[in-house]
Amino acid sequence: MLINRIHRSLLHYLTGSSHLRTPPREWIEPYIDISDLAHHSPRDPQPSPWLLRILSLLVSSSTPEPDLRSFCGSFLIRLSPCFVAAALRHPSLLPHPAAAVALFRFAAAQPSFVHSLDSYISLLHLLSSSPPSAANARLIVAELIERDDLILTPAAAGSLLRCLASLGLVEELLWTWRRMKECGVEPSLTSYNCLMDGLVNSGFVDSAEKVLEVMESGNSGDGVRPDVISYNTMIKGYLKAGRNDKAAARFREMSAKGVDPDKVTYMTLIQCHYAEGGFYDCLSLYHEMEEKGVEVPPHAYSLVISGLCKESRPFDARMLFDKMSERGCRANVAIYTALIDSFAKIGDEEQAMRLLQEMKDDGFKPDEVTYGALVNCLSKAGKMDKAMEWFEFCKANGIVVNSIFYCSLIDGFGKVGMVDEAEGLFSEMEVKGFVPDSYCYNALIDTFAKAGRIDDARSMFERMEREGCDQTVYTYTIMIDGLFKKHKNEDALKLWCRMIDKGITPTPASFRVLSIGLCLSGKFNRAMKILDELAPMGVVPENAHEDMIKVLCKAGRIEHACKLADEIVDKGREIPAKVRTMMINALRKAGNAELAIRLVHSKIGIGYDRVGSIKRRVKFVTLLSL
DNA sequence: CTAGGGTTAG
Repeated sequence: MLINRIHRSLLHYLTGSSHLRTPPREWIEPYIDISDLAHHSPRDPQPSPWLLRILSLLVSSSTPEPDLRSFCGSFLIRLSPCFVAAALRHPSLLPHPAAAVALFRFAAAQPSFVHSLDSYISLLHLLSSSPPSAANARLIVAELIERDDLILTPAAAGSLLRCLASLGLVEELLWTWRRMKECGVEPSLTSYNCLMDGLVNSGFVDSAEKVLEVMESGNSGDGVRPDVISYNTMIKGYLKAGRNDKAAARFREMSAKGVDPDKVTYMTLIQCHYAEGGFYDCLSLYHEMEEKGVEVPPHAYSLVISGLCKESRPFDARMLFDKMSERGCRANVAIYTALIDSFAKIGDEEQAMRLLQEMKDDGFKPDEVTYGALVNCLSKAGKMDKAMEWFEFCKANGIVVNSIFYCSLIDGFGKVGMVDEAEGLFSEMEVKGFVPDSYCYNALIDTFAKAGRIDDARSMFERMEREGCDQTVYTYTIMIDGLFKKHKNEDALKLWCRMIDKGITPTPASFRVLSIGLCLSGKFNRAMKILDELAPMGVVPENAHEDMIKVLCKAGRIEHACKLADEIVDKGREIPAKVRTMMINALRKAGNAELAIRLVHSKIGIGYDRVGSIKRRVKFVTLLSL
C-alpha cells in the first residue's frame, strides 16, 4: 500500500502531471538518495540508481505486473534489454529473487523484447544465492537452452557454470559444457573445477572422479592441471558419499603430487569428522595445520574446541581456547557455552562459573542455551537447589526459558526422588503454554517409574500416545524397566512387542532392560530368542550374554546363571572358554569367590565327561553339585 | 559478473 502511494506520487511528479514541483521528501527519502533526482531524468537511457530503486520497489510489490505496466506507461518508456540486464545485475536493488523473476517475465512480455544473455545469467546468479531456488533456475535455463542464437563468451560461460554447479543442475551444466565447445570457448581450470563441483553437488561422485582423472592425465587442455580446489572438491564429494577412505587417500596423494592442502582442505575434513563424532581426528588435523603453518580459520577452533568439550576434555579445550584468543581470534557464545557445559558436566562448577563471568566480561550475553546447559548439569548432579536458583534467575532476567529447562529439572528431581516437585514443574510448564515434547514426557514417566508409581507412569504413557507425542525407544525402555521392577513381566513383554510392531528399532540399552527383566523372572530362553531376532534388525548388543549372566549372579540366582551359560554354549553362540570367563568374573563380582574358585579349578565348560559311550561337555550346572 | 569449508543445552 505504502509502495503504491509512493510510486503514484512519484509518477505524477516525474511525468509532470502533478502540481507538486518536488515530491515530499518523506515519500522518497527512505528509498532513494534525493540528490540523485537533481542529476537524472527518467528518460535517460542509462539506468540511474534511483530509477533502478523505484523499479525494484515496483517489482517487489504484491501486484508487480500492473504496477510495472503503469510505471512504464507513465514514463512512455520501454524496457530495453540492456536496462533489464543492468537492473538484474544489482542484487541490492532486488532483494527478493521473486521480484527479479517478475521483472524478467514482465520485460519478456513486452512487444518485440528479447532478453540478452546477461539477463539470463544475472537472474541465475540471484536464484543461486540465498536462498537457492533450483526449481525456478531450471525453468530459466530451459528457456536459455531454447535460444540457440546466444553465443557464450568465456566470462558468461564461467559465470553460468558456477551458478549451475552450486544449484546442482547437472544436465544443464553438461549442456553448457557442450555449448562452450560449439562456441569455441576452451574450458579453463576454473571451468573444470566448476564442473566437478556441480557433479559432486548432485551426487555424481564417480563422474567427478573421472573429470579429475582427465585433468591429471593432461588431456584437459593447455595448462589445466588439478589444483588445490580440484582436490578439495573431490574430497568433499567422497565425504558426502560416505567414502571416507577415498577422501583420505586423495588427501595423502595431493601432497605427493605437489599440491599442498590448504585451510579449506582441512576444514572440509575436520567438519566431516566432527559430524561423525571423530573428535580425535579433528584434533590431529588441527595439529597438522599448526605444523604445516596453514592458517587456522576461526571455525576450525570452534569445531576442535567443541569436540574436546564433547570428549569430556574441558581443560584441553580451555588451553586451545586461550591459544585462539592469543591469536586475536574472537570467541562467540557457542564456544563459551560448549566450554561451560563441558566443565559443568565433569562437575567442575568453579571453572564453569569462572567462564560464565569471563564470557560476560568479554562482551557476550549468555543466552538460553548457556543457562540451559548450566541448569541441566546441575540437575544431573542432583544439585537441585542451585539448578532452581538459575532457573528463577532466567525467569526474572528476561532469558526465555523453554521445555528443555523443564525437562532437565523434571529429570533432576526425579533422580533424587522428589516426585512432587517434578510433577509440579510438568504442570507449570503446561500452564505456561509449552506443549510437552517426548523428552519431557520421558523424564516424568521415568520419575514415576523409578518411584514405583507405575500406574501414573502408564497413564502418562497413554496420554502421550493420545496426544500424538512421539514415543521413542527411550519411552519404551523406561516403561519396560518400570514394569519389570513391579513384576508386571507380561505387560513389559507386551510393550516390547508393541514397540517392535510400531517399527521402533530397539537399542542395546533397551534389550539390556528387557533381558535383565526376563532373566530375573526365569525366562532366559525367551530372552535368548528375542536376542536372535535382533540381529536381522541390525541391532547387535555387544555384551548381552555377559550382562544377563552378571545380573543373575548378582541376584544370587546361580542355578539360573548356570543354565543360561549352558544354553549359550549348547547353541554355539560363544566360545566355551569365553563363557567360562564370564561366569568366573560374574561370580567374583557378585562376591561369590568360593564358587568362582571352584569353577577355575574344574573342567566345567572346557572339559568333557563320558556318559555311556557319548562324550559330553561338562555342564555349568554341575558347578552346583560340586 | 567464472571455483572449494562453516557451531552451543534435554
